[in-house]
Amino acid sequence: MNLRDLRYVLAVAEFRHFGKAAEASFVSQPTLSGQIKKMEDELGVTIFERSNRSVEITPIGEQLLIYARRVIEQVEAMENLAKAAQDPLAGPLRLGVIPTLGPYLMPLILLPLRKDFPQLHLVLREEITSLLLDHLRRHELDAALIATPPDDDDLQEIPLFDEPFWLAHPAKHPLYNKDEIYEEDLPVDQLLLLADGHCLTEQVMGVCHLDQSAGHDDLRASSLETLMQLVGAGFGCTLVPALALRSSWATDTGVILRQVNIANAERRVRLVARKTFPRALALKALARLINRHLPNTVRRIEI
Amino acid sequence: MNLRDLRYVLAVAEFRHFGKAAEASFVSQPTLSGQIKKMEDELGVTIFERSNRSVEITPIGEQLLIYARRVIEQVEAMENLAKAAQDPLAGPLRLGVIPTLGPYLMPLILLPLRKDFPQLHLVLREEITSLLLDHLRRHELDAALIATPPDDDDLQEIPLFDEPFWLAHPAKHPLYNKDEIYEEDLPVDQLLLLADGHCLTEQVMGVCHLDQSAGHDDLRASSLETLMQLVGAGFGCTLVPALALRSSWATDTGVILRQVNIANAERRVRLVARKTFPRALALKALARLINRHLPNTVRRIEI
DNA sequence: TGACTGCAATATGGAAAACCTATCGAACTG
DNA sequence: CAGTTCGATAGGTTTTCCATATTGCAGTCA
Repeated sequence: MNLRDLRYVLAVAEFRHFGKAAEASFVSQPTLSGQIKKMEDELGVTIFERSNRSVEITPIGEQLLIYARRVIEQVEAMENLAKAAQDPLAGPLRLGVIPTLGPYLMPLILLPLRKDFPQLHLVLREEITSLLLDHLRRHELDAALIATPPDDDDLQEIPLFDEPFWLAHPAKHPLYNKDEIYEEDLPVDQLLLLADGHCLTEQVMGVCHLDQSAGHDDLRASSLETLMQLVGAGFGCTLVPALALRSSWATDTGVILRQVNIANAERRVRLVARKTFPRALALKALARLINRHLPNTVRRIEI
Repeated sequence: MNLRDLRYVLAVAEFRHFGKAAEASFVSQPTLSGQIKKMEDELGVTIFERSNRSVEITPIGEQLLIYARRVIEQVEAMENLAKAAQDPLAGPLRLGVIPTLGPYLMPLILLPLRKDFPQLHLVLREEITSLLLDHLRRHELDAALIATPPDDDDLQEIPLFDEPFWLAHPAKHPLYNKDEIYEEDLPVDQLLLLADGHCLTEQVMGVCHLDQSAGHDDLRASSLETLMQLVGAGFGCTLVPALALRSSWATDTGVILRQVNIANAERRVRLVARKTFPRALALKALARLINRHLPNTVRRIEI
């Protein structure tokens, strides 16, 4: 059996006339006659009782028509659904973000996204890089915003921007008197860090030439917010990604935020997804939109 | 789109493996791959996200699969329905019968019919010949038992038997003393008839060489039963089809029933149907069954 | 590191199907 | 009785579908 045949049968049932049904189906009458006959032979029943001047539907034909109509109905619904989903921008996009980026980047783009691509619905998830990559590989996420190279042949990346690290130190700190901060000025022994697993932790340690194994596990914050509270309370210094900077930190907690004169004191943020992910256009649109709404504290990478 | 393609999609969804899905669908892997790809192109969406070592269903694919499953389900139900209806003996057969035959023939065959063809369900309708033929032509009946040639190129007939007419006269009647009844003995002027429209009326008039127009509309019965009551009450005589004979008439109403020695004092009963009626086997089965269960008062026509 | 394996995609040629035009045969129409 | 209508049939062409062979990629094992 064949969907085409079902449509032919419905046409004949509608017109009760092979010629008109053929015309409405955009085929010749012999073609339609042949297909109807073929289908009747396959099913082993007569659907239409036809003579030279009349076409009548048999009782069993009437019953079969009910099914045929349902089938065609379902198929059309299916095609409509596909058509509605053709736009890669339409539908939910499951996006993961690292915790040191999400709370600061997403507020910048959610409103513009709703304005420019109202049909693209982000489903957000905040987790550390390794978990995000796992979810990507398991098709539990469609894309992720991370700050390290994905390092997986199955994944692709769209570089978005380079985000400099700023130095955060307590108001009463010797560095307060320095105009410019260079690499050797970094107070490595007073460095406060996030918990392990956050890419920021490794990156800050890298900038400070600290070894992974070299302790520094006495005081670990679980979020940037906590970390800043610690700095404000005078427990030490840290490096903060530019997007996380907020003037309220200075006023509320007395933290001083400073640009630094250190090459590579930055991280590259990228959008990653499986190479096989079919909605490449959605990724591109998202990447461009993020790029357009970045503040000048970061350096955009043109797409 | 194509039902075959839908089955391919379902197979891939089940196995998450093109090779295995192809094997289960009894086609080669390239064939299946090609059809899936063709369908994805047609629908404009990706159903499977596939790499060298994994096949995953996209969210939109998952939605489409729901429809695909429903469609295949419906099609299979349709095929099952057709298969169940393949037997021409199965299902209702709408049968019309003339009133001078139905009440006497049907009791003879209904039980044997249920025994031999339990799946063949007769839907009976009793009407005069002209109405039965109209219903046949309008596909409101499938077949009819009548006693005149259908005289319609669209109809076919299966002759069943010749049914002699018997003479019915009141007990106290001059003919009582005659051993044999010949044509010239018929009491034409005392003849009682059924209403117009009954084929029996014309046939009896024919046997008696009475003109259609020649009156005889003073006393008309609406059924054979009434007619016999009239005969029993001494209003006149009539000719009765052999199957209608019942011993109770003699005992209850005092009617005398006599064979007659008249050529053509009989009617041919046949099963008629549209030439295009597809369940020819059902007709043949019914005809043979009727034939097998006739009493010896009629002359069977071997089929 | 190099042969081997597993998997989907691609290339190419052959078979089946669907389709077309032309025509037939039957029956109705003027 | 010619003309028309309608479904069925005949014969040939095109499209679609399918199979075998091959490619390309990524693991796996020796």
